[in-house]
Amino acid sequence: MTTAKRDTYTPETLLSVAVQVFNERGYDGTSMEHLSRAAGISKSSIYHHVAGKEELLRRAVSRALDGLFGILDEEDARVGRPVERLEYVVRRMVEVLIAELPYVTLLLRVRGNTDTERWALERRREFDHRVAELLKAAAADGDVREDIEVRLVTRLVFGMINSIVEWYRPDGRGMNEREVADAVAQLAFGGLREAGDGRG
Amino acid sequence: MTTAKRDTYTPETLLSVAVQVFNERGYDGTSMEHLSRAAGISKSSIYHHVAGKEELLRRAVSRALDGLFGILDEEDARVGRPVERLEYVVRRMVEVLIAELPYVTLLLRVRGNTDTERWALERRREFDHRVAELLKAAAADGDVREDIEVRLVTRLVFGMINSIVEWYRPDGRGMNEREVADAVAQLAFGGLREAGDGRG
DNA sequence: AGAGTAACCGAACGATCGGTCGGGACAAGG
DNA sequence: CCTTGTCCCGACCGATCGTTCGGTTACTCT
Repeated sequence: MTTAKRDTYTPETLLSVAVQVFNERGYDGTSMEHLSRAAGISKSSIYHHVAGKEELLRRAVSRALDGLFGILDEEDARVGRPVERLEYVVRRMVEVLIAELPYVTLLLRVRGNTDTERWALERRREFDHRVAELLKAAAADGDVREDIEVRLVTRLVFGMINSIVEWYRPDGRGMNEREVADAVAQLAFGGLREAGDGRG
Repeated sequence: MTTAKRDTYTPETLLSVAVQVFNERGYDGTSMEHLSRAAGISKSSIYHHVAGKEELLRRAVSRALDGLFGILDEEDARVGRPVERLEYVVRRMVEVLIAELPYVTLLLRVRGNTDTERWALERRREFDHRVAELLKAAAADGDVREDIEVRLVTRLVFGMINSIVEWYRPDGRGMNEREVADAVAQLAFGGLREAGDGRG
């Protein structure tokens, strides 16, 4: 087995440390000195594994974007009634978001100060647009309410899903991915008010 | 009238410029040089009006927090059935969020690197807690669904509301505060699926 | 006109930024 | 043994960070 070499960093293991610090302090608020302390190696040693700070960001957001766009390639997201494809995508978004939590967290916080950040924002908009089209198709079928604008609904549902990165923490006794996905889908499609009760 | 003096900066007018730049580049990503260029005065002149960068942040998040906590003091948020008080608070949150958009935007992006940021995070948690108690009371009355955990629902609804800062832009022909508030309330309480149609 | 002061400026401060460089420690292969 | 290449280090680079300071401009008041 060739993988059992030295106990040292790879670009991937270093990335996992860096992303964690990025999420705690913010990308701009994180210095290479902070990263070196968190990783336990010197600042200059980091440059042995990656080209620089921005490459770490690029690797992180790429991983997040690959996970999200991968959803759209899955069969249940491509065939069937739009409303059911939509619900599948929503559930899978929650699952991917939790599975790749730190990477997606970082993706959702980029502001657009560098080329890498602007590229990430562009890809995000592209993904949002793909899901919005799905919602529009479901509305055309009459399967989702049309009294609220499609773009607005898309943004609000995305807001609900994306907010997961602000509070979900995978600490054993908490809820798992599936449970969160169920709750999000139920709330998004079914609403908050007690079913059959009406407006008190 | 003593207010018509010179055409110059006050701490308030300087703040409005600073908050805009903070939101574009992120607080950590904004230098005093950036602020001076945006304000059209020299870097050192800024210190004539405010003590420093962090005071600008503190003034901004204070304004946002005052707006939000003010909602809880309004009569419709204090008396009546919890579910109706909750819906009122949700609508008012949207309105305040839009009325004080740049300030609330900045508040929602604070990470906790400085004392000011940690104080802002603490106040935010306090506000969230107050609204969560309202939701809990509504659930006790049987007015909102109880199959989803109260804490989880609170967070998801907050996520939906707070996401407004990510896309709402007050450009004349867009929707106004009331319309957005209606959409949020309808989606949060009524759900996405077509009413009376069920899950076909 | 002259005094007082609010508003502003350029230059510079020490500290820290992201990144570079030459070299040392260490394991693998001969 | 010695070479080779990976991994890491301290020292240092120019640039930029938030902030300070001495001094100038421009307006108000008497």
